[in-house]
Amino acid sequence: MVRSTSCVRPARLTTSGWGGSPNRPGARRYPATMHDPRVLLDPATDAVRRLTRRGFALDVATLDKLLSGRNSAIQRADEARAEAKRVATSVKGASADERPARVERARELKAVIASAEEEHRGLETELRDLLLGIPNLPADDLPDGTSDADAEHVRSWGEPVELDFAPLDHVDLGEKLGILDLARATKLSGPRFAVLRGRGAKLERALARYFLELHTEQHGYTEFSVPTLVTRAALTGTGQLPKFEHDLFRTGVAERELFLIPTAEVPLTNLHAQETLATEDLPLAYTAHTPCFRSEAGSYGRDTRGLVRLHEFSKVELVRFVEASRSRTELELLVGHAEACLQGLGLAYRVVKLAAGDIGFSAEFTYDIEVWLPGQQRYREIASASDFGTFQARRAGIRTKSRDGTRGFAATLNSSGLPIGRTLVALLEQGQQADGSVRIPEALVPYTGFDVLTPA
RNA sequence: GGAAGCGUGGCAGAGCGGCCGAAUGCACUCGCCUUGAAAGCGAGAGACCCGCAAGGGUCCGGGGGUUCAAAUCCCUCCGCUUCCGCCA
Repeated sequence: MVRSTSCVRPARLTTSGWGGSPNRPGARRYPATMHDPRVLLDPATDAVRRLTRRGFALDVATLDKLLSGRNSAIQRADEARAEAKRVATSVKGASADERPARVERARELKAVIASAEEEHRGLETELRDLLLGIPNLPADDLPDGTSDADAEHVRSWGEPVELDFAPLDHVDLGEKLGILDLARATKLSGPRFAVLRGRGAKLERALARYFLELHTEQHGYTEFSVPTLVTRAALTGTGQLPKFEHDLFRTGVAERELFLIPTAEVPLTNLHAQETLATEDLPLAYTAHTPCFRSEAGSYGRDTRGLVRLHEFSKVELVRFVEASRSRTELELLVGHAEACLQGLGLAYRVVKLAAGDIGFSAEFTYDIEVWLPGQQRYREIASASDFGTFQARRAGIRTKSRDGTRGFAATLNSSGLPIGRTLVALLEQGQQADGSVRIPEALVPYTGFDVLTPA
């Protein structure tokens, strides 16, 4: 039962993925589009400079060589095939004398086609591999820099809570309240996992419900329940693969390979992979609450305490499919939807524009939302809202067609809306009272059924 | 996991190895007709790749094979349906 709740009819899906051998030239297939190499090579794009801002050195010479080599191979194959076609149709009407010569010519052409196709296949694969590893071009209006310290302040909301007592961090709070059990989580699964207990577990459920209701009722999102195990093709579409396999948990049963999703962005965005969306149906706004799994390789020693950086956490995600020309306008909407979550809970936060060298592989522009944590006396990232332009749509084959027949690629955007664990951290720390209890925001009470957490 | 069947354009559904990118119906677009609509009549309309263009090429689930020539024959994989088994 796959009847979609979306207004778009699913396109026919091919059964092969990225993983297989390269397809025959011209055959319907997962596209080798990712970046458009012609756009990258166009001096007007200024790709080299823009990619340098994020520390990526674009090899223009190789790209150019592969592209022109591939194109001329395609042309040679096409020409030979065109002649072969003519010769083949002429065989039937040919006289007994002419016939052997024609058949012979057809045989020759067959070999020409085969060699041109083989060359095409090889170059196509090389080109694809090169293109798949090139990140998106950062927008010019992002600040320079490569770390979160280089981010540019955009706006703040709410007052950082000034407590007239020594604030505890969420771990001490959670344990004193009897809602958080990290030691037992370690017993079950090792480091970077968490167990929530009693009102803590209920709080997690309440937050997820609160966010989902907010987005579906107030912001126009359609809720989905999606798989949390996905294919290599799906992850290639959104850009986690092939470069960042070490960040993912991989599973395998017999020959079948599946990955645990690092975010619901992956299944939600790939819902429309290999489909053509009618522009009049855009924007599409999707949300889902899923667990997320991250290996956190390379973050040894960072945020080892508490709920901030776990191998498994739960998150509500927002994804939008929009017309390419509107992506930045839509990003403003999207970041507002994420902010509404925090505003509704009365949690102080600020919005920053990430530096060009600090945004994700697939992004061209990213806002981070940072929430105030009294326990750490600083703002910490709670959500990222990114505009991917057509980067993901090209990789995943998400096309658009307007009423007048114009075709193109969609733009995709996504934001957390929000991660449950980090929200809980902020809730505990900003809501703590001198007596060790924690106030629950009014908006959440209908979902929790209680308005305060008290030490056990 | 075992057995049988099926996979053709937005949908339904034809298709003798060459005249098949593919009949027909529905849906769609544009005209005509109409106060408006329906009906009727006429015309049009797939996707992708190479090319400035003219044009050329590819696509009948994927891949491979036979042949001068494959939607059509063969192999294989995938998916779907039904029956049985196993389970939530």
